[in-house]
Amino acid sequence: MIFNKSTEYSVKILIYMNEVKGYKYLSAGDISSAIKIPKEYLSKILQRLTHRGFVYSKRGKGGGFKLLKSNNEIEIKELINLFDSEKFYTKCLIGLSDDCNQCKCSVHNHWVNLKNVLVSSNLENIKSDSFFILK
Amino acid sequence: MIFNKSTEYSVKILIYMNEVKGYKYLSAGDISSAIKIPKEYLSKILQRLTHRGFVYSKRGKGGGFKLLKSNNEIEIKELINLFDSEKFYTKCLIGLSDDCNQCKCSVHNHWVNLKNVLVSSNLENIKSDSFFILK
DNA sequence: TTTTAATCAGAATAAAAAATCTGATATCAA
DNA sequence: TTGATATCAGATTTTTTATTCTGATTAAAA
Repeated sequence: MIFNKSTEYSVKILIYMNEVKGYKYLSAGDISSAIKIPKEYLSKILQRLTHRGFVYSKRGKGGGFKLLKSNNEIEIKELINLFDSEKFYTKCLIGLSDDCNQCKCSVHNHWVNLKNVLVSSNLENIKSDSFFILK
Repeated sequence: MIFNKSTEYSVKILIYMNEVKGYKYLSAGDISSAIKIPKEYLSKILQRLTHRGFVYSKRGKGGGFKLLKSNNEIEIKELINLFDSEKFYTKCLIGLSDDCNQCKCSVHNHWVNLKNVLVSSNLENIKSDSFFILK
């Protein structure tokens, strides 16, 4: 809705990985079939999460991915920066302007509030009922 | 941001048409050059706005489009229904779920509030400072 | 009656986003 | 050392969204 697919998927992936306890490594295939995201696409996202330091990857048989940070150490803002556009922070919700700060319409304040919440949230704040979410 | 281009453009078009006083008919070209939307695309949108009864169209030389309703008679909801997807009303903001109503995350309440404001707004509520917006 | 300027409808194209494929490399275990 | 199973990197393809084109019709004015 408000993010592109990559950002959206990254949230799901990280919440899922945080949820599954006691694993050594989860392969892209494991995660893919659990949360229904195309395996190849998911692999790409995991690669970037690896480079960014959120997960560790191990190649070869028995390999896969391992979370390096817990939900409360991963901010939504970081995922937006990684996968989405910088415009996210300035663009008007409705799309009337490229610089929303000067908008004064009735939805503006609501949008600013929501954005502030979102930007200062970590995954722990977001997940709430993740078993439902990930179905 | 939250709407597709067609919905976004339709808001701009209607606000602009409401703003320009004392015209008989505005052609697609007039509007296009005023608010910087590709003429052909804009024409398509005007056609649908015509079918929907928001504007009247007149063919031939000297023709163009004429607003039939004022800003406060046009609800954002109607434009969403006309140009955007039904999913708008149920989809989770972050995209975690197709049915946001069961989400309980920290942004949920903010999102529901914003959506309520948006859905019950008309163009008069939105426009505020439209000369800025339309630049 | 011919020229000009407009909408209309649908087709075609282009651009952007999402998804998939391919070949290489790494690792473990038989 | 070979086979199976992973990631990795980049290229390619598909799908969706946005834009443009084309030919037809309409209407006013020269």
